[in-house]
Parts: sequence; structure tokens; C-alpha cells
Amino acid sequence: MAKKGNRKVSLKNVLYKSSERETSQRTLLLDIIRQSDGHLDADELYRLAKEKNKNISLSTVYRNLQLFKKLELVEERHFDEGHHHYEVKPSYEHQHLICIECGKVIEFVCPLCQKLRVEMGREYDFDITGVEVSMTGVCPECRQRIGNRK
Amino acid sequence: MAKKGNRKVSLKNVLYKSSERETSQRTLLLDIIRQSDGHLDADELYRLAKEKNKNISLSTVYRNLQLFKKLELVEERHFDEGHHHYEVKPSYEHQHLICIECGKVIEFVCPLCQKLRVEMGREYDFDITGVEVSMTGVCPECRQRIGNRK
DNA sequence: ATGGGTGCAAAGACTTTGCACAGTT
DNA sequence: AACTGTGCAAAGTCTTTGCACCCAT
Repeated sequence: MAKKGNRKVSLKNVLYKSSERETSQRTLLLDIIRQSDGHLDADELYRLAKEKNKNISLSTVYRNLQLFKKLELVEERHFDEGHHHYEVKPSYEHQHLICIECGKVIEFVCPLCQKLRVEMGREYDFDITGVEVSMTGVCPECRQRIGNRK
Repeated sequence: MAKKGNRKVSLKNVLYKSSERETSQRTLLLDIIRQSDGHLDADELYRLAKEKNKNISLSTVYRNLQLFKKLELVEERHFDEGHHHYEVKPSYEHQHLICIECGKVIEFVCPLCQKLRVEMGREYDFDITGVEVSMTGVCPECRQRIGNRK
């Protein structure tokens, strides 16, 4: 799968426009999120960030995830665990398929979901602000590895 | 919207088959979940249960929600908040549309989602175990109430 | 210099767990 | 009688907040 062709927004510009300050922590955190395959949770991000800046604190991670979310630089995703995952605001809307055995996450685009969005908005007279689809299942590798159940 | 025509499984039978005991707490909790409009979270369930049994404990609520989930009597849903919601295992698969202003939850059936399930399972060679769609938006009442934003 | 941002520690929200006793089978 | 389920309190996980100091503007 090719790397995503994100045309990155400049963090500096976004922060400037919102009168937020550019700090080394913010730069670092967003870089990590952008370079990752996405779907990081706060703790993973914290661990990765500490490799570059051992003083960074978990609060800073949480605070900036909230900030990035507000600035629409990242999106928060809710898989079926007790915590959240974050990914760069995608240039295209997409959904997730998660392997319940190994945790692998596959992104897919979903034209049907667009259709659904319009249909539901019309049917219930809602202003739809978001559609989140989480499919879970067992990937071919895990199915093979497990083999003899059921 | 008419009341759901659930053909209820007998709690007694399900428990008996799994060698679990029938207690007054379990009966009460499942009754409440079944009589509610669904989408209760643990705390709401706890509060409602206390009206009938003031000694019931929150741990019992959590423990039995896990049990009901395991026995497939209820389903856990993950809206975009920091906690879970529970509803009776529906006789038909459906999805949710949530108003971000007032929290209202609307259920809808989604034939497209079935189609999606089959498509994705085939495309990625996954055994799909679940599809969860959460749409968020603003309901007509809230839109009117808020009126002058944007 | 000013005021927002950070690190640290403490508190909060939600959930799970250990233990002694109560209630089902 | 045996043993699971419950209530209580404590602990656990994930996230937020208060405060003093630091640093970008």
C-alpha cells in the first residue's frame, strides 16, 4: 500500500492562525503522528515521543491530542477498547477493519458510507457531522494460525 | 416507533444452560435493560436498579453486564464518549445515529451495511464478526434551538 | 514582560478485582 | 454442603487538572 499522499498543512500556520504557540513538543508529536501508520493511542505516542525527548510528559501528549483534534489536524477513533486512537486528519474519509486477534487495522474507503450519510441525513432531518464505521473480524493470518476452533 | 417485538429469551434458560445461577440481581438488571429504550450505560443502569434494590452494587452491575455480553443477551456499544452503552441483543442488526447536542439516539437498520460486510470480508479475506456504525449529527430540534451558529 | 505551555503530581471518570459473607443449586 | 454471586473497598486504567516554572511571542 503506497504511502498516503497527504499534502500536509503547516503546523506553524495552523497554530499561528489560532493564536497557539509553536513548541518543540507540538512539533515532535505531530511529526510522530504523521510519520506513523496512524491509529496510535496516547500511550504509544508518548513512548515514541520519549525516544526523542525524554522529558516530555503524558499530560502534554493528552493536551496536545485535544488541541490537534480541535484544530482538525488529527481525528480520534473509537475502536472497541477502553481507550482512543488518533490518526492524521485524512485527506479522504475512510473507515476501519480491525482484527480482533492481532489488532491489525486496515483502512478502507467506503462510497456506500457517503451514500448512507446522505440518506440518513435526509430521512431523519439531521445535520450529519460524522460517520464512523468499525468492522471487526479475524484476518487470514490469524485464522490460519488459530486453525482449529469452531 | 413501535415497541420492538423481541421474542425474549428466558434468562433462566440461558443461565441454566451455561451453569450460571439465577439471582434476583441478574433478573432485575436484565429486566431493566429490556424495558428501557436501550443504550443505557452502566451508571444509568445502576441508578435504575437501585430504585428497586437499594443494596445492589455497581460491581454487580459491571459483572453482570460482562456476563450478559458473554451470553449474548446484550451488546456493548461504543459511542464517542469515555464509557460504554448497552442494549438488548437486537433481533435485527442495526446502527445508531446520535445527536451531539442532546444525546438522543436513533436506531436504523442498514441494508447497505450488510452489503459492506460481505464486500469487505471478501476483499480482505476477513471473517467479519461485527459491524458498528456510529453516525453523529445535530437533530432538527437542536438545530432549531441553537439557531444562530455558523 | 506577558501569558500561554510544560512537567509533575494529584485527582477524576470508568471499570475491575480481592475478600468475606450470603444465597443458589 | 458446596460453591458461585454479591457488596464493599481497594486497586487499575485511561484521562484531566492544579500549580509553579519555563519559554515563545
